Amino acid sequence: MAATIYDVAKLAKVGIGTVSRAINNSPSIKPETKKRVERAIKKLDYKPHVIARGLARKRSNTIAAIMPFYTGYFYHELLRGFQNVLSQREYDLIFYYADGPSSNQIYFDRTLREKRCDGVLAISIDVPDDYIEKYQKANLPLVLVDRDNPNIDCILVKNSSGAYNATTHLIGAGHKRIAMISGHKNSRPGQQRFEGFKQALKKHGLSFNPDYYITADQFGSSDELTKNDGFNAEIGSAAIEKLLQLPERPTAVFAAADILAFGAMRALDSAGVAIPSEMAVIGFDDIELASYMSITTMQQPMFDIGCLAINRILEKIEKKDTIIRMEQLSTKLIQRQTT
Amino acid sequence: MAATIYDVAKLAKVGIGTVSRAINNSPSIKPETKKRVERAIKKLDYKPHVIARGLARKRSNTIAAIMPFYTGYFYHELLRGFQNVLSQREYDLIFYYADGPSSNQIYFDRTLREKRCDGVLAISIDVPDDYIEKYQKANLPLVLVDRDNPNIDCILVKNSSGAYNATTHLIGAGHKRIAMISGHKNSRPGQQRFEGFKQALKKHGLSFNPDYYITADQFGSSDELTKNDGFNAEIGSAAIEKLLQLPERPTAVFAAADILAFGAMRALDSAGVAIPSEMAVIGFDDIELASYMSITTMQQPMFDIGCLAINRILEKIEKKDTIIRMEQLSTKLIQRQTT
DNA sequence: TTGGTAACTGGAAATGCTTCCACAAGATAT
DNA sequence: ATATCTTGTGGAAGCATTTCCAGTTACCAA
Repeated sequence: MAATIYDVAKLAKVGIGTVSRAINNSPSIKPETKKRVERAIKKLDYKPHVIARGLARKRSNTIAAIMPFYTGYFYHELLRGFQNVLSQREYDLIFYYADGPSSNQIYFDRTLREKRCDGVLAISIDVPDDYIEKYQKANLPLVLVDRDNPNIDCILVKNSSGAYNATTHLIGAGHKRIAMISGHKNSRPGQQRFEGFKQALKKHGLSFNPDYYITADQFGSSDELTKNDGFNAEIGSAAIEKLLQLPERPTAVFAAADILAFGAMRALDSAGVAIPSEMAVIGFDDIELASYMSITTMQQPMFDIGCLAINRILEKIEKKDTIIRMEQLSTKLIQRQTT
Repeated sequence: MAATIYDVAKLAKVGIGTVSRAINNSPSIKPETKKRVERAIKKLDYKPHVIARGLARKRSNTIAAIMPFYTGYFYHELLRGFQNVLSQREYDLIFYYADGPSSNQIYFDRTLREKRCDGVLAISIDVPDDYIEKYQKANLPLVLVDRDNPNIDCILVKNSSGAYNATTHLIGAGHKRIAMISGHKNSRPGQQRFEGFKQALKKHGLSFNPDYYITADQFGSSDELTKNDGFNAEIGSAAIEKLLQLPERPTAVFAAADILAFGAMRALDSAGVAIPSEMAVIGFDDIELASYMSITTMQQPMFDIGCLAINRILEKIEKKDTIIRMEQLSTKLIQRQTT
């Protein structure tokens, strides 16, 4: 059986309270007593039982992340960011795979009621307003990542200005007929990117042509076409096919995600349309695939977002910071071969 | 404050033991009493405090996964497998990002001593023998995924036979001069795939030419070249450059990972070598990129591996099964455009 | 000496469960 | 009517900590 605080106390000939003070470096302990306790700890190879500690402290030192697991690189970098901060703190990360609204709800309830975690990160998923309220009532810190909501802390990229810059980049290259491809219309990031797209057109005196705005909901509802909220390669391809049938083709496409851009490029290749000379393509995200395929794109600083998100939630947990804050990071244009 | 078992007991006018029996569906409780308790639970919106429960049961209902986070799809599917099983059981998944031998050790120690989890999954990392022993002594179930070790449970793909089949596929297409590209020599899966490769050559009366076996350690030691144990696109490209300089070029390449195959294809493209007519390429893993790039490959059934791994560790935790077992799954040839 | 204070220390109580033991009530056998 | 099971039930003890309160020392000033 593993040693407990009592064993340490007995060996060091002190009370259990003193052992506790030693391991939690409390200021009110004599340095030599602390030394003695530490020797006993080493001798017994004692390590505090985190669960018992959690019960006594009413804190679990655990953060829950509820997230889907779409594209690799995006989340890879995000997790690297999490771990980068977490590894120096005594916190663990519990991981819930968000598989759609109903499974999300299960996890919202679970985190709210089981008291297993001290804070929750909701990543790339929409949290319904009633749950936001529940989190607030339960006093359980919640931080949104890659989504925004005025009633709660969020950390995300400047979708609108990123899209604005992407579009401006195309306009700067001389394009006048620019299309946009996006996932489902109800995706918040998609909407925000669409806003930025329209603003850029307007700003440069180009009119918005509804035929040049293709979203996933304009197609079927097969699994292939609806997965990832319509942000997938199939939709990218389907969108291009539609655009190529237009009497007056666009000369450039802004894809609201790299994976859409990739699908678009595949369709352009099979149609024999040269990239970028006949059709320029710009993506969004900078996933691994984008660098492999040399896609020009707007990069999201996922690693930084990961660090910020964890730091923010730790602040809320440890400093009981109740201010609601939204942090927005800028995207960066990564110019490659498709524009 | 959230309701406790005492509140429920009071409302239902029963003892706390009875409430406990109700929530743990013990057989020794009268159905009508159980009903009454359940009504009280619903009324109070009571949910057991998992940490307190963990302390009392000496079980945390948590599984720790220690894993690197290389390629997206591979781990995506694995996690889907985990979650697929876990979602129907009341277990949580804690997640440790393995960032190299020293960080791995930290997490081995942590899981061993903190009693935070009931079992550990070590994924795609080597566990030193002394730690294997420690896990056994501590009676903490450990299952290896994507690695093998005779002293502990492992779940992995038949690397050797997969490589054998991949090579046989190339031989069947008429190739006589077949090269193999792999990551670092000390990678176990790499070694096993090399074995399968050699066996296939031998079986079909082809001799093994050492010039046709390129591994990551034959190149520099920059970050780019050594990342992921040498299983990366840069090594794939470098290997092809080396092979193309040979007086007698191979006509086909077996890459020990899709990402190597991808790098190889990039180098072949820039050298103007046609695929597959001048050089056939086959990969291993079937990551997302492989389907995007139409790479012929040996598919690893990652989803199944994920399910099996969780099931195995739950068996060890719940049934105290101490038998050591290795489960090996077959790979499947996915024929695409590169052979 | 004595009194007062500051610096430490011991250990009971509390955390919210599970489990076990004792016991009550009812059913069955004698 | 009595003895013996069976089935449920209440609640104390235990899980391994933290925290708080009541001491105990040691030291210094009066």
